[in-house]
Amino acid sequence: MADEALSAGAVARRLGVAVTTLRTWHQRYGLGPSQHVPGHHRRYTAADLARLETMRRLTAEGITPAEAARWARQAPGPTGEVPTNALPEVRPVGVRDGGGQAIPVGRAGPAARGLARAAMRLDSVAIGEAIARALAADGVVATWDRLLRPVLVGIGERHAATAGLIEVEHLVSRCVSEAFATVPRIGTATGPARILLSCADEEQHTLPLEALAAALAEAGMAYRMLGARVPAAALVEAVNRTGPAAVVVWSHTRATADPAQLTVLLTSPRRPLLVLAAGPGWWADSLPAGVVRPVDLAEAVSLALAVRDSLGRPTGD
Amino acid sequence: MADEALSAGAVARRLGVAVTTLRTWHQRYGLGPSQHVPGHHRRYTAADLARLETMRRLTAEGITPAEAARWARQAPGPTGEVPTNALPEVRPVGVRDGGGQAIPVGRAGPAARGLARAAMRLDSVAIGEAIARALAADGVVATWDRLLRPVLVGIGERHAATAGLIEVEHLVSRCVSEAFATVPRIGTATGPARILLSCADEEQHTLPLEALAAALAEAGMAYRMLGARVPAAALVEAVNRTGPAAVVVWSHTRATADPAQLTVLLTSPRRPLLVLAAGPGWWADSLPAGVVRPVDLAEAVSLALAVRDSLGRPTGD
DNA sequence: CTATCGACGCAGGAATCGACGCAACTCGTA
DNA sequence: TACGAGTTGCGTCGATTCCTGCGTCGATAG
Repeated sequence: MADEALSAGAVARRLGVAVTTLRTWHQRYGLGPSQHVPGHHRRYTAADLARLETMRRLTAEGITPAEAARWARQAPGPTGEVPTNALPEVRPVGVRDGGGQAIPVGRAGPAARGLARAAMRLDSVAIGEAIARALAADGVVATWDRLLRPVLVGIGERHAATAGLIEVEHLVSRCVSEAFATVPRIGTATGPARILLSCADEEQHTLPLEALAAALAEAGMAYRMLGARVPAAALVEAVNRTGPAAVVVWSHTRATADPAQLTVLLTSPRRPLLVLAAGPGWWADSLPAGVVRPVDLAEAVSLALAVRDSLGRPTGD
Repeated sequence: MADEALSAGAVARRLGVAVTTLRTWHQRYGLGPSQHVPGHHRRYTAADLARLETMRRLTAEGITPAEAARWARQAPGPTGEVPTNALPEVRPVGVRDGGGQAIPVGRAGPAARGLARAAMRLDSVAIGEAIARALAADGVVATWDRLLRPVLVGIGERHAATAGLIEVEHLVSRCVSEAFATVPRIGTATGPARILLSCADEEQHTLPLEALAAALAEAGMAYRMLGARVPAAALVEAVNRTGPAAVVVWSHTRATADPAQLTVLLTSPRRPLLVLAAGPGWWADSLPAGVVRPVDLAEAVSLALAVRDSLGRPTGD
């Protein structure tokens, strides 16, 4: 009665993989229904489903499918945590990896590969968990540089090449946003927000700015984040209203990188100490004097922290 | 009106199916008269008829009979007629409250006014705290309806009138996003994500969808959120890849509410059980048949939960 | 006598099966 | 740096299995 045997299609839908993949997993790794007569339909029991769930989770963590299958074949359930003793990157020499419908992440490591796999499956839970794990372990900057950016770039390349994968891109972006939003905030004890984060006019990409925001939060620094598509007038208005010490303006493509919106900041009545032109959109030599262009997230963070330390209360308060 | 018990033939004629089919539905899916002594004639009450009506409608829309029966066994109404008890558009006329540089929030209460004030100050900390407080105290739905929506609408009106306040709008949006993202998630114990949330093509407003997502998370329901600007092709692709039971498509303005993107969902090979056209963009009478249009957040949430309960394995069958 | 009952069977179609192949990514090697 | 070998997810194809609506039959309720 309770043991409603699930069909292959139902299981595939539940896991987020194709039906054919289930068949492949069965015949390649022996990961199928406990008993199955060849030629007949596969009927997955709850135990079988649990095994597959383990498989899904392990691959999402970047474990080679072959290896994950070996684990899943004996692991009891999805809740049975992986024996962490074996989790460290024990990559047996000579094990080829990769292939299939995948996002290229190059040598970005198993974590990136797992994230890419979860993304292809549109598995937001696994995506969120992977990012949260990385954030907790390595911090915002490292997670961004070594996990998130490679995967996002990979999706972008593939998207540009095949004109598909838009859903994947959106889903991952959202999960990244959510993960950044939950980066533990230090209390307000760190003083007022003296740094303003904003996208350039018409600029829609906020993720890098959110990474910066999360990194600042992680470092215990308060900030104001305006978000996407901020017109120059609105930015100036915000600066005049809040008088920040530093302003970061992100531009992703040259189309949104009008230097005028930086110039007007420098001439505003409450001129910020530091103006950062962040992002690949800015054209180095057309920037007005007095604007700093950080090359990566780490530099932006350290510049921001330097500004805080240079004018706030240094240590005690 | 009278609870005349209909005979099998009468019901069959009314539904347009054969009498034997009614018998089959009874013994195969348990979809028959509420009480029936074996050997005696079947007597269908009005409620039984309604159940069968649902069954007929769903199967006529291409849904697997087994799944349709599961849904019909608990859904009372033939059409998705949810008790649309109230939609009180109480518009307080001429309540002048706080002039000058303020956001009109109407009668939304002191909490909304406080939030509006913090927003005008670009004080993200205070904004975040206010939202978090409301979420913890009243839950997602109430916070959205009585706090966030009034304030956002107020900002929008003012923005439309004065062409300013863009920074305020962005900042508040971001804070709301962050707050929703930190709504406590129940673990994955609640099963796979069977509901897909997506914006319509070219639609940029995600906040209402995020509210829905947070409400679902609060209710312990898993979901997949695709985010803004999802082209119809990408949405169909995602549906085919993950086979959700329900899809919510949000459209804020009529410009993004092309009914074709709903139609294509209904004709997709892996047609979802329920398609929700959410948001004020959709034009009621141009929606394809089989699409349900929730009037507010609460209705969308309850519909989503109904779908989950209709196909999860609750207890016994 | 008529409509319905339970049981059984059948035909059409949807879902799945097994086999095969393809494309795409990684990694070792030249 | 380029290339070939290994891995892997998934699409496709013809055959098979399973689901589902309904007709039929002898018996029975109304």
